[in-house]
Amino acid sequence: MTMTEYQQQLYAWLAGIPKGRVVTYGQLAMLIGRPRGARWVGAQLRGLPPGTSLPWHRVVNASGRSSLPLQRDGSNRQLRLLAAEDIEIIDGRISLRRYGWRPDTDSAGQCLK
DNA sequence: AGGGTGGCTATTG
DNA sequence: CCAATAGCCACCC
Repeated sequence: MTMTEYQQQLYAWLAGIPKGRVVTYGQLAMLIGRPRGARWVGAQLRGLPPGTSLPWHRVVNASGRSSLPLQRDGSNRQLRLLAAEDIEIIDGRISLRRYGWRPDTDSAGQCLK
């Protein structure tokens, strides 16, 4: 398994995250078969080209928060994109219980509340 | 080849 | 709840 192949796997899973749901870095790492590669996943996302169609913003940290730096005006680009998908953000935090994507039981993107 | 560095995390206090 | 800590591992000098 080469690095580029892992990257392809990552992109594939990433592309499959339904609108309105989120996953964690660690979760993606698991899905592509690298249980301790959460940080690496983050590095990959950081490296995506600006105009990418991949939903990088649907990846948050294990606490349900954005790991991105704030912009000059104090807002967070990622959270804005998520809010635009009707994801509720309370105190900068997202409920993984409500919005977390579980590929096995939730492939259609349904909310199990 | 070696050391510092993250879009991380689980654990502990 | 938050903060510090200690693992982690590919990348990049």
